Amino acid sequence: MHKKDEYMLRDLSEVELLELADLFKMFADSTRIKILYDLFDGEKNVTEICEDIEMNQSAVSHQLKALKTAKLIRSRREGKSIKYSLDDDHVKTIIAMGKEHIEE
Amino acid sequence: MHKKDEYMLRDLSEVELLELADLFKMFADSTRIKILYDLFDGEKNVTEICEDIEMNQSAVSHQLKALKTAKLIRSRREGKSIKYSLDDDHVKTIIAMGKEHIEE
DNA sequence: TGAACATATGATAATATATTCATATGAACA
DNA sequence: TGTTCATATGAATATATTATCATATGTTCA
Repeated sequence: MHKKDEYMLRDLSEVELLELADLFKMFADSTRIKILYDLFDGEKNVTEICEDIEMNQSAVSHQLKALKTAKLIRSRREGKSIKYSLDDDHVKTIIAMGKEHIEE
Repeated sequence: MHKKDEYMLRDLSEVELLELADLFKMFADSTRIKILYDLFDGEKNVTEICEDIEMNQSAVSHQLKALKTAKLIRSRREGKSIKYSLDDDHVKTIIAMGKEHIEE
């Protein structure tokens, strides 16, 4: 059960476990889920996202940063605004799985 | 974008969004992920889980309760001990998806 | 260049969450 | 029945997280 004094559960190391938990934290907040789900439609800028999910700009920007750090979304500048989009196909799958679970 | 004054993002209601976030909260803590991952092997009692993940009994019991409330695990008594097991196939899929994401 | 717009960020306060400790509950068996 | 083993639970503390406010940064265009 151990490898070089580091906790390990089968093929999942302690580090990977923490990374997994951090990843799922991104889905563990309704504001962030709203943002991710909103981006299912495709690329949107911050203002659009704020309007869609009815949250203020600062809160949204903070969460966008968290999602970007987690590599779930990416951004690019277009003129004055910044366009955000999903950066990983797993996002849709993970949310879909969660949706199936709660619908049972 | 609205339905009877209730926030709605396409086919996902505000209530469902909160349920989704609550579900993913279960995966957003390394102790709980360890427990879930430990149960990939099959049914285990509390003492075994504590040993496997190297956490004290009280902490594990508290988290088992949370996971059970979320319907991710189930339990049955067998003599003096209580056996826990996964209660949903989505658990494995969700963790697998997360694992793929962090491995990229 | 400077005004207007879009987004990001730091600090703070409010809230939520996890672990620990002490103790309770419940089953088994001598 | 009462002692032991296994698990659950309540309270308290410590820590993490989120939204808000104020302000900073960066872009466009007159």
